[in-house]
Amino acid sequence: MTNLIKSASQEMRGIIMSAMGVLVANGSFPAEALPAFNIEIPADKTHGDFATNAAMVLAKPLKMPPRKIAELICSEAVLDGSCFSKCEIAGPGFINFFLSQSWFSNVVSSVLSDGNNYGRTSTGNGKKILVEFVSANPTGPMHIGNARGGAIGDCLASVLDWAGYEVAREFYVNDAGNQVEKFGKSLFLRFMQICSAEGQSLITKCPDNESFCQAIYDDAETFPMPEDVYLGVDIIAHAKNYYDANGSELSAKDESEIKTTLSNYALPLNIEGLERDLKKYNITYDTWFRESVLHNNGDVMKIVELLKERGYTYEQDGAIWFQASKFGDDKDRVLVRANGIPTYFVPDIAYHYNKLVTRGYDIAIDVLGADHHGYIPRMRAALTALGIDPSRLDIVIMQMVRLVRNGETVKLSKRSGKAITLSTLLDEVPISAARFFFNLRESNSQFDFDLDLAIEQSSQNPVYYVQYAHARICSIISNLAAEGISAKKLSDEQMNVLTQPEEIALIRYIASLPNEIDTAARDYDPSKITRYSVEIATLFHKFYTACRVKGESEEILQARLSLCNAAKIVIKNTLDILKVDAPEQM
RNA sequence: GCGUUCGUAGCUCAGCUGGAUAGAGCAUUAGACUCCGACUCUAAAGGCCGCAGGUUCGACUCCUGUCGAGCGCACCA
Repeated sequence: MTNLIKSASQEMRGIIMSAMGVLVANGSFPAEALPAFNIEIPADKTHGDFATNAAMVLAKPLKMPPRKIAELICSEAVLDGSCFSKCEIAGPGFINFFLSQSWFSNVVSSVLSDGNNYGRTSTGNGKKILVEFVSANPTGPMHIGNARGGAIGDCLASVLDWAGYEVAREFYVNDAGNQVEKFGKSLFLRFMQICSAEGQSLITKCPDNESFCQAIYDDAETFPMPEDVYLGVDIIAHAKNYYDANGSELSAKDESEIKTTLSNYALPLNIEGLERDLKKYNITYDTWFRESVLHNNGDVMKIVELLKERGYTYEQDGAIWFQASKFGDDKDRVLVRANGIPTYFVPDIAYHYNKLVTRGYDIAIDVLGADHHGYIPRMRAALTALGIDPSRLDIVIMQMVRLVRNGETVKLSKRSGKAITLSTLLDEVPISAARFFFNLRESNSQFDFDLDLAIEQSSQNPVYYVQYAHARICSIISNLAAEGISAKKLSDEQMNVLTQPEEIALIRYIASLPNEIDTAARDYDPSKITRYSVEIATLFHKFYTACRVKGESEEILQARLSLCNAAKIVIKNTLDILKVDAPEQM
C-alpha cells in the first residue's frame, strides 16, 4: 500500500502551508483565507519532481508579483528532514521541488518488500462494485465487439480490485424474452428445412455437417428464411445436431412444442459455449446471472408495481408507460405493451434493482457498446424513480470496433453467418496479444482492429515489447545466478549509488504505479495501465543500454540488480492486471 | 432535426479534470552489438491541437458557435 508519490506530494503541501503560516504570522501575508493551490508533476524534469502554482494564485489577492511571493515562500520553506533536497523558483512564478536521493532509494526497497502487491492502493476503501460486461446474447456466438468488451471489462475489474474495491465480475444471460423467441423460431424453421424432402436429399449430397450447414445457408432459394430471424450457420448446426441425435420425429409435433424443445436443447449449449470461449480468453466470472430468474421470481412485475405505487406510470393506447421524462429522459417509455408483455426495459430495471438493492452493491458498472448509449438516461430515470441514487450506476461506453483486413473494413453482421467470432479470433491471434491490443486505447474511442497486424505477431504489437523487457530482466538475473551471484537485501544507503539519469527516470516511473492505478480506477480506464506497461518497458530498455549490471563493482551491481528486480515486479504486476503472460524467456 | 462520442505529426494514439518549449510508437533518413538477449537503443525530420470567437496571469484542456465523422432516437433487445 505504499504510494510514495502521494506521500511526497502531501509532504510538500505541508511544507508550503507552514511556510505560509510563518508569513502570515510575521505580517508578510494577510490573515484572510488564502486561495487553494495545486501541486503537480511537471512533464519536464528540469522543472523538478513536483511544482506548485501557489505563488501565482496568490498574486492577485496579495497584489504582489508572483516571483516575489515565491521568494518569500521559499525562504520560509523548511526542507530539512523532508524527502526534498531543494526548491527553486522558475518561469512565471512556479516553485519547483526536487526529491532527494534517499527518496529514490526508498522507492526501490519499497517495491521489493511489497512484491506482487506493489501498486495496490486502498482508495476504494472496500466499496463493493459489480462489473457487468460482455453479456452477449446466448442466441449465437460472440463477435469482435464482445472481444473488446471482454478485455476492457475484465481489466477494468482488475484495476478496481487493485485500487482497493471489492469487485465482482458478472455476465448477464438474456435467456428470456423476445430474442429467445426469435432463436426458437429460427431453429424451428431450420429444423423443418432439414426434415423436408430438399433437406433430406442435401444430406446425401453433403455427408459432413460443416458443408451441409454451409450449403443450406448459401442456398437461400431452396431454403428461404424470413427477415426477422437469426440466419447464422450456428443455428443450422444446432438443428442438424438435434436431428442427428433424435431424428425427425419432433417435426410432427405442433410448432410451439418444436420451438420450445429446440430452444431448450440449444440454449444451454450456447451458454456453455460462451463460458468456454470466455475462459479461453482468460475471463472467469463470479456470477452468471440469468434474466429468466427475474421473470420466474416475479421481480419483473414487481418493478411495474413499484413504479405504479410511486405514481410514475400511466396508461395510454392500452400500454403502461413510465414517466421517464420527469427524470431527465427525452421521452416516456413503455413498460408493458398493449399485448400485456413487458418490454425489455422492465427486466433490465429489475436486474439493476437486484444489483443495487437486493444484492446491495455500492456501485454497478455496465460495459456497453456505443449503440446502447441512448439507454443510459432511461435506466437512470428508472432508478431515480425507484428512490435509488442514479450515480450508483456507471456506464462504460465502448465505441464500435471496425475490423480491417487487407486495408478494407469487414462488415460486422451477426446475421451474415460470416462474422468473425471471438473463438476464431483467438485461433488466429494469441490471447495475450488480443487482450493487450483491445486495452491499448480508451474504451470510448473507436478503433480499427487490424487483423493482419494482430495475426502477424510483429514487433509493432507492443505486447511483445513489454514481454521482451520482462524476459530480458529474467535473463540478467539467471546469467548472474550462473556466476553464483544472487541479489542481496540492500539498505537505502547502499542503494544511493543509483544516480544515473536512466536509473532515476526508471525509479521515478516505478514510483508512480499506485497513482496510475488510482487514476485508471477513477476514470474507469484500464488502457492507462496498458500504456504504463509500455512506458516502463521503454524506460527499462533505456536503462539497460546505458547501465550494465554484470561486470560492475559489487556495490553498483547489487544496487542495479535490486532495480532490475523492482522493474521486473512492476512489469509483472501490470501484466497480471491485464492478464497477459510475463514470460521468463521468449 | 434532437441527443451523444470524437477531430492533436504522413499513419495509430498520449497529454495526468487550466500550467512552463504540445509528447510517444509506426513509417522515412542517419547511426550503435569482440560486452548482461539488437524482439533493443541513439539521433534527425515531421504540428495554425478541425475552424472562429469567448473566459484569465496562462487554453490542446473550460464556454459558445461552426464544419466533418461514428453511434443512437420502437409497444426490438
